[in-house]
Amino acid sequence: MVAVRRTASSAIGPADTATRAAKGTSAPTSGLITITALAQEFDITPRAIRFYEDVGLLTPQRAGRNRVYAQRDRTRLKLTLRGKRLGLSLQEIKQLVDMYDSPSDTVPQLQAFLQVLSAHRQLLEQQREDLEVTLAEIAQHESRCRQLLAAPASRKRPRAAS
Amino acid sequence: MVAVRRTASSAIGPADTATRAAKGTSAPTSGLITITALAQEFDITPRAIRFYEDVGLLTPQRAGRNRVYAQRDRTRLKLTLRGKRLGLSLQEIKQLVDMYDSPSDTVPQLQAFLQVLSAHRQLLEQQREDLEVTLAEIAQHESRCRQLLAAPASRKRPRAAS
DNA sequence: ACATTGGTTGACGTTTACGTCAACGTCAGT
DNA sequence: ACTGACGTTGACGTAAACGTCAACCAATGT
Repeated sequence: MVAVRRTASSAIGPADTATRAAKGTSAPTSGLITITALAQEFDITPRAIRFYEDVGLLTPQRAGRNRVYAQRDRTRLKLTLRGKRLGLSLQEIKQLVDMYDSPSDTVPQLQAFLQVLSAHRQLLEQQREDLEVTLAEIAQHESRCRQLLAAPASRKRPRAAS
Repeated sequence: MVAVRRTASSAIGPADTATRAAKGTSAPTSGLITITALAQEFDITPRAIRFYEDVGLLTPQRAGRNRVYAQRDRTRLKLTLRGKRLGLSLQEIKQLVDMYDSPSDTVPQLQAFLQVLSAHRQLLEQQREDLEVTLAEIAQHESRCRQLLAAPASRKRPRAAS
């Protein structure tokens, strides 16, 4: 079963699902994995993952002392890394991700929510603009380059173009 | 918003066009401006501009001790800031920008050039992918939010409906 | 003559996002 | 009992990208 919350509530048994996961012993139905496994899965270091936890981006369960990561953490980590690729700070990412999976039902909450979303959207749209322009420029330079390379041995000559 | 102090220029000693530009005295044909002017134009601090110079992104002329910026610098600064908005490091930006206005005519140069361009392009395309996905998600959340707000006060505050 | 208004060069401080130890715990296998 | 392999918590180090002084210079308004 996927309902992990209940089982974890009891104290640290000698070997429960989480502990097995922490050892690598296969716990088929649960996606619980250790920190290094998660790190490998996303090609980052355990240190980074712990750091994301410090920031509040991840809140893994524990099997005794050891962290164990479930699907929720994987998802949040995925969002985190995507945010990073977009150049967002971890704080900004946390803002977004926290909102993503918190229900937030009060009116002021929803309004604040919309504020943040709008701000990020504007930022990202600006970024998309920049992106298109830059990609266009790069394409232009690439074609110019290839043209120069394709040209006959006009080594020091400025250009043989018509 | 800023009162531009425009002092009537009289004779200038050993000073030349650049010096005039450094003073704010208009030098009509040249777009030479001081560091603070450039800073204001791009809404950044002089410190940042000097830092970009340290990195090699800008190489302004001098009027005596003072830096004076021409169109070339403006262009490079513009590219720099765009690169920053895309999350590129100053080193990466320098790579690109340097190539942009260096003719580079030898074959190995051109090939290296293409390498760098291709790498950046892939990175930016990945970013565009991330961007689209994130924007879609944000739009989704926004509409969900608005839907909740538009709905009658169903949850938190059961109020007498008018 | 003198204060004011920019600009200049250090030099050190700060924030973000980790990297890199060190010292320790702990379970599995020999 | 001992040895790794893996995990944990500090604590400190680091690179990037500036911010923030301090001390100094130089042309200008009064």
